[in-house]
Amino acid sequence: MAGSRPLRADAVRNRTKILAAAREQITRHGPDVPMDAIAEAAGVAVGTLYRHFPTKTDLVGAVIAEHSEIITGEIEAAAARVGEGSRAMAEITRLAERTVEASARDRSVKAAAQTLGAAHWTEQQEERFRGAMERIIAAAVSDGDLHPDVTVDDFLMLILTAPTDQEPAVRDRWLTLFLAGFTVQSRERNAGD
Amino acid sequence: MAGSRPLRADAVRNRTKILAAAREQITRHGPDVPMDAIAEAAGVAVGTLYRHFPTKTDLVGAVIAEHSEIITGEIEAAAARVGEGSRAMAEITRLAERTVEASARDRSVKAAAQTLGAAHWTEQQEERFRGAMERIIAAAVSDGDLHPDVTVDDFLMLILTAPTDQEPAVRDRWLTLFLAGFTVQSRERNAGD
Amino acid sequence: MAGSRPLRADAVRNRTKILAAAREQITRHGPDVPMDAIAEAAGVAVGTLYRHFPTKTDLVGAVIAEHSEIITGEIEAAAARVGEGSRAMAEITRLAERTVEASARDRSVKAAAQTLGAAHWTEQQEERFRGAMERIIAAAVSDGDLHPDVTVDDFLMLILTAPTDQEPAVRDRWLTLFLAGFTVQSRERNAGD
Amino acid sequence: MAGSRPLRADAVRNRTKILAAAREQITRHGPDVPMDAIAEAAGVAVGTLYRHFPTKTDLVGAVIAEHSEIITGEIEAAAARVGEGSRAMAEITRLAERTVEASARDRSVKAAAQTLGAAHWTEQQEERFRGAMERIIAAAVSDGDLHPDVTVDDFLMLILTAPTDQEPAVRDRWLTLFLAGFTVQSRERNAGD
DNA sequence: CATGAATGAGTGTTCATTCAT
DNA sequence: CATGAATGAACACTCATTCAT
Repeated sequence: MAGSRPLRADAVRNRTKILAAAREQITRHGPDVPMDAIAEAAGVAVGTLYRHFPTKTDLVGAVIAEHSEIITGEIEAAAARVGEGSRAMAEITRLAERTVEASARDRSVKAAAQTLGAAHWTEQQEERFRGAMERIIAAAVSDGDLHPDVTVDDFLMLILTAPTDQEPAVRDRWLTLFLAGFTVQSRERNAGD
Repeated sequence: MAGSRPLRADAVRNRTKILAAAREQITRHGPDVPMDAIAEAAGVAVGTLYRHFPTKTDLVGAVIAEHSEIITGEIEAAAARVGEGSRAMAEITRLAERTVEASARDRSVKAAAQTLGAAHWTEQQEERFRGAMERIIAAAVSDGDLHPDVTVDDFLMLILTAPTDQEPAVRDRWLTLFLAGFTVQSRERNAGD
Repeated sequence: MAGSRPLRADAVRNRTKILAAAREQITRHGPDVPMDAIAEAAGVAVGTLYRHFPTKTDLVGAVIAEHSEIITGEIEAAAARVGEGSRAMAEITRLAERTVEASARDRSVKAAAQTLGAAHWTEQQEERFRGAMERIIAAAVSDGDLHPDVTVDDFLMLILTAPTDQEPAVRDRWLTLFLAGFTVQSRERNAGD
Repeated sequence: MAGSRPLRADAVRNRTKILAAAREQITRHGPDVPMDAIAEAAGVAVGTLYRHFPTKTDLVGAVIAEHSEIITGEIEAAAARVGEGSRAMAEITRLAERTVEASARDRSVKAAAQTLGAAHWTEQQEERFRGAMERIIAAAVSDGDLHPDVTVDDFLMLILTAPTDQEPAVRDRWLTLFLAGFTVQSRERNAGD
């Protein structure tokens, strides 16, 4: 049940090293790190980078994919816990915290992705992400903990706009403000005019 | 006692043309527009760019400064209106909308600033911004429309994290969610655990 | 007294596949096709290419050799037919047509050979080529169909300079003009001065 | 009545140096000389090459254009001489000799042009070339020195297929054979079968 | 003071060749 | 003996910045 090709042991090792180096270099030096720098950090020649990832965009995309995979996994796990009786709203809050945390760690990678036009999610991942998230949201709404208008896209927005380049305290404050909207939505918007 | 140097009329004209061209080119083609492209769009030679702005970073910084100046001006105007009796919360809402709108228009410029490490605000501007905003916030709190914990930094966060690269509808939804936190803050945060 | 080494059946098969793939790839994509592309087209790994042909130049040389072998074979056949009574001049004309035709088909391979400095003929081939051609020429001259000054090198020149990258009609016109010189040579050359 | 832009004195000097260096380097080292090598030979930085010629193809094209210009000029001069009474066929012969000679000198440049897909003639040049050549041909035909079927394209073919990479003696022999076709065309083609 | 030609280090990417598996 | 991963020197081209005109 393995992938399409077995892939040699050393090739796998290199792929891992490259991804790690890419993540680290992009994080440390921003979206414009030369491929040469990533190669050197990975301890391989540039050609090897290009054998594994035909394009810089592809490499950055792969790093992003790893990141997205972790987030997707966590959401699925949360959905499972909700299915077993955990309170949905608590899971949402925790999810938001962890997700923002993870995004903060990889903020430069996201910047690189934006610069290069690499996709953040594969279609498959988005599907899994949406499925799990919908179940959690439905549960929280039926618990009366979540405003019924809240959608998966709102959560996606949360992930994408979190101030990942700020201090933890700032991020936390941001989360507090944003999550408030998930419970009560300002009925007074535009009201004062 | 005017500016440090008289600055000839045509020099002023050039400066203005350059700033306008820079804003337009960066907006149209992203943060990586060559200086040559900006020069051509401005109808001057590159050398002239470098006479006015010693560095690309300086030029982008100046463009950002213009943008920030407009925002700062609007906030000061809103503060003045509040002083004259306008309801503070309504001003905050309108301010948020206009600010996000303006940021959306200049999002590429912000990206350029980030890429180049140019500052978003001068100290002076931040001071004026904070002063005016504090007055508005205080009024809204005393009106009972705003949660007493809300600070100027919260508003700054709003400006900086708005999803400026999304469709207007998305930005609007985002604003609704975020502004909710300004009124009621989730007391239940972490409660479900 | 067979070849220097028995050469296993599958090795022969590989060699053939490689040569075919090389010819096709070079023809299709020009002289600069990567070795990898040839390897893939041949259904083998690059390493196998290098086992059979230590250098790209060697591979291209081998393809050219095949081509030259066909031409050499045709000339020998024509010489044989002349020996059996066929009119020599008719054979020369037909030979010219077929040779130019064949060269047109493999023009990219010739270009590749030039680019890489690969030889067009082996010494052995040239010897066979010259021998047969001399017999045909001698016959045509003694028939009174061919100008007595015509040499094997003239025919070689015909092969090498034919406009192989042009349309068939152009090639045909070219052949007509060039073959005229084989019969009558401009006595007036320089005469008008 | 100068060109569209005056172009600074030093820029003109550089353009000339670059063209000369390009011609020499391509001749010496073949069509694949790196731009860096040409730059170094010209005593300028690569950037300067690209300021004058946006593309390697453009540079090679410019070298070719110079070459074509010389040939075009010679043909026009010959046409003028014919108009003044010089015998047309003699001019054709001399033209063929000089043209092939010139092509031989710049053979590598032609190869480079082919490799890069650069055009050999500008439309304007081709028009001038064709006009002048037609006049010469018409005169030679009416003199009874040239076969009436000969066209400008035949002469173009002569230029393009001359064995420019061969020794002078070979080129001369080639020319003799080819020009024969201009006078008498083999009526016997295919006759012997 | 403006011009725009020149600079040259740097970028992503390719590809002939080698060699561990 | 085949495989295909790894190598690394090249290459065409870009662009912020400098400086002669």
